[in-house]
Amino acid sequence: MQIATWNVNSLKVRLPQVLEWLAGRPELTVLALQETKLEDHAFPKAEIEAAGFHVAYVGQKTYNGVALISRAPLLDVQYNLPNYEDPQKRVIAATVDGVRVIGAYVVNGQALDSEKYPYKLAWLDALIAWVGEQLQQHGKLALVGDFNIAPEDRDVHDPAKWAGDVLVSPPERERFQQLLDLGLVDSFRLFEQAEKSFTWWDYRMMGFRRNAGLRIDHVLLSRPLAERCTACEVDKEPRRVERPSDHAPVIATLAE
DNA sequence: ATGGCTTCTCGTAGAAGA
Repeated sequence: MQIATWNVNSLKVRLPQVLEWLAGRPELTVLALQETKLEDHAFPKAEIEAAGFHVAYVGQKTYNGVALISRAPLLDVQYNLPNYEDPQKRVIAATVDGVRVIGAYVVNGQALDSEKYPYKLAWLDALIAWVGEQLQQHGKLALVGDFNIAPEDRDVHDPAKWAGDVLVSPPERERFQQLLDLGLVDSFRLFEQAEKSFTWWDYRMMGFRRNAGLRIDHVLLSRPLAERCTACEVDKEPRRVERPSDHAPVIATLAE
């Protein structure tokens, strides 16, 4: 089984890239998307199903929007956080091959002095509480998505430059740690990885070419799944193509 | 250097992303 996450920064623009990427990865079971930026009536359900996938989605215009694309049926689909009233569409969950897969697009926060920052922290608190409940019901659980948190300085191309900024602030990192404390494992760090491994690179200033990036997209696994995890990789190829998303996909492989 | 790119909108400039 393989579980992946990819912030596509507009599915309208990136759908051909997503379908091509999936076609090249026949072993992939389920892909969580973030920033689809599409209302449900405009979601390309027919195209994705015609390509042979199951799909679930919840979105809005311009911002946010999440989806799950799967080769196995999506059961017990949950839309949005049940414990946080929020017009923004940031969470979708389903059970896939017996695994509870939660796809999340965590609030960016914009800046520490922005009103979006306390929203980010409160939203994360609700996520932590809900995922804790989900873990009691589902031993096999994967929390994946764009967390908008670089957990450690090694996940940041230039920690000094980012110090005191959103995505690396201690309150955000504490909440990431609280997710781990629920019993989740950052699958990427189960394995030896190249130094300066990132999942997002700024469109500006040739960020990708300079590898000026952050590792903010994650696949967190409950312990029973972490024990089965044999690999976790960032696929940088989709970041090299014409008109790419600014994020690359992250893929975790689980042995049967 | 408070920018730099890319996306979106009851659009053609401004907001937001990270």
